[in-house]
Amino acid sequence: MYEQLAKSIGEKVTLTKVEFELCKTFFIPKKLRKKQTLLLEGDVCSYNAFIEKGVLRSYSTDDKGNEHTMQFAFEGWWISDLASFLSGSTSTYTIEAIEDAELLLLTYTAREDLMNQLPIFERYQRLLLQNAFIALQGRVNGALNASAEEKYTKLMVSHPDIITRVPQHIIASYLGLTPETLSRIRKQINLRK
Amino acid sequence: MYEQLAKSIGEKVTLTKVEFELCKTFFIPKKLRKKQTLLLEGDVCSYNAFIEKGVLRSYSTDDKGNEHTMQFAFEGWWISDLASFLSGSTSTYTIEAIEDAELLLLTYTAREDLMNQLPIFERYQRLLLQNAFIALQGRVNGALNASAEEKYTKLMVSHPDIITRVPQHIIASYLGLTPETLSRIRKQINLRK
DNA sequence: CTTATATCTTGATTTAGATCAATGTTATTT
DNA sequence: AAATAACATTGATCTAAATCAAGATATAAG
Repeated sequence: MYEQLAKSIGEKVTLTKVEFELCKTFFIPKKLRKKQTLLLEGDVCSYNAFIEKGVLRSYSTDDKGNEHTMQFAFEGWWISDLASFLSGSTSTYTIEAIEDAELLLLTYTAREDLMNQLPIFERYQRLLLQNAFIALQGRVNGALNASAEEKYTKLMVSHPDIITRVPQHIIASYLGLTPETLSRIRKQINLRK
Repeated sequence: MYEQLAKSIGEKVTLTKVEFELCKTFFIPKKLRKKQTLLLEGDVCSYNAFIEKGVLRSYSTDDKGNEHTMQFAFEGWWISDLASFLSGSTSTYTIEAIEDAELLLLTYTAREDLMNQLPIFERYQRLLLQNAFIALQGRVNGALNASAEEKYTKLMVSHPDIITRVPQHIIASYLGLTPETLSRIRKQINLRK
């Protein structure tokens, strides 16, 4: 149950076996079926969720009822609405399982305690954030400056797993495209090769 | 010279006077004239820069020669190309002063040493990153899902300082708009009120 | 003060992608 | 195995913003 977590932490910092055992005690395991939610728009985000198995996404819904996917999370990734989680404010996102999933949840206080008892965990969190920040900068750049086709081909290269495991209309909502446009782009790409 | 830094750190964590004096020794002061650069596209980003005074921006240039502003930094903010700074890879960004500026620079090793000698500084960095990450998520959302006018009015509300201190065509490049479009939007808004 | 350079505005035209509207295709559920 | 719901494709039309092209202001420099 904690294999992915051990792997993720091990890629960033070094923990002794004892430290990792301590670490595990702060998490709450949870299973989610496809389409079930971890967070509903309007609620406060109470957890930082680590994905041991499955795929989740966070999305908001605009006034026209269109969904906008902010983030995907696969095995070994974290998902949360940090703004709501950190400030206790109401979330504008829903977090939902795209596939059946196994999660490890950290509450706000568990996270604080863990960082205080195990400073190396704070370093792990900082390193995660650094990478997430860099990745998000790339996304801003693509969102502002790339054509629909460029956005899709970039995603194919950087995250082929998203293409294979996520329904097309949800990928469209992640790229800021309509499902129709994404369908046409895929057709174009296939015709050319 | 270190007023803004003291303020920024003080807003996130608590440092003793002695600790802050230690902290100061890790930084290299530097002044920049308007239009001068801290980093040139193609070089490695050697510094994390803290702004004591002035305004900077980071931008990339595409194949058509169009500039795309990734970030602005005012007094009390940090600017860098984290991807290049952390990995030592070549940067795709130029960092340039929009106004005459006074900076405090941290090299990679100075930053590492400072975090190791003063763990509270690592916490400060993590808290900064959390906020930057949340702000960047908001920007992704706007970039993908807002109209040109919405992007501009949101920016007016959240960062009025950008509107007053940054030339319009650079704001356009930050919002992913052409200068012409931004000019017309401003005209529209003025006509309506 | 005057030339040069940077910045902003306005108009005409084009275009990428959205919207509207069906139809086709896969998955789930009963 | 039907029935239902979820997902994907295709076509026709529309529209927000880009592009192209000139001028108009403003700022800086000699």
